[in-house]
Amino acid sequence: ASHQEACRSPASETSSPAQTFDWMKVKRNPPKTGKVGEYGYLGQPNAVRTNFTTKQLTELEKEFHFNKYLTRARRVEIAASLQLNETQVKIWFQNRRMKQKKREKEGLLPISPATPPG
Amino acid sequence: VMILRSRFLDARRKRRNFSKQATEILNEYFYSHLSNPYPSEEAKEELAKKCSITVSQVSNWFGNKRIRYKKNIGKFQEEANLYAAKTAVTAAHAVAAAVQNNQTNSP
DNA sequence: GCCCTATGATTGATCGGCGT
DNA sequence: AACGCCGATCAATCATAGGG
Repeated sequence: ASHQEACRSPASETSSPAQTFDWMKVKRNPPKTGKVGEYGYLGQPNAVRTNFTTKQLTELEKEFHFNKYLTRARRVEIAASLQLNETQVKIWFQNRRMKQKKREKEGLLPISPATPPG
Repeated sequence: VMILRSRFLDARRKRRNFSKQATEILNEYFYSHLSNPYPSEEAKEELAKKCSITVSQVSNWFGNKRIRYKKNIGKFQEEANLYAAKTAVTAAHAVAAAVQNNQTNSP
């Protein structure tokens, strides 16, 4: 992700900002993580964000503390014990790692060089 | 709903609106790059510095802005015109300065 | 105070790219 | 060719701030 500079229009028609660019049309495919064991149908009524229960999150968090990365075998176990599919467990760990990284990164500079409103 | 709110206790949600000045800077960038409002990591760092917020906050701001903008373009039309005009004025000032530097140099 | 909209943050899941 | 990971992003939602 760097520079693109697609158009070179100095005097572009800025009079109509209502233009629809590609990024405005981007649509994500619906999650394929729909509950499969409902009506034999695959993701239509449930095709949306899964809400993890506190219990599931607690277990995942516990496991994460133990291992930042999962082995195939461990993933299968966790998924089964938490009633989630392997993909969801995999993705959760992926997101969790990113979250961890983000926190470490920010929890390293917040040392406000100056306390403006405080 | 009743699924408990673990996030409930997250004080992190104690958000503070950004300063008017910061929002001004972010919007100026957004509307002047409306064809591709995806600032690079470097640009984000620069914006973060100018706005006195973190890079993550800049990312959040653009993420929210893009989604909300495209979900209801009409609602932002006014704002878009406002910043487009502002950009035009800035450009005009630049031109004016150039002109002045080129002719008003000998009163 | 209450209601409704604006807005920053969180997060399950997707997209594209890369390495194995 | 297939799979996992990363980094960025999407999209829906949460909870609060702000205006009326």
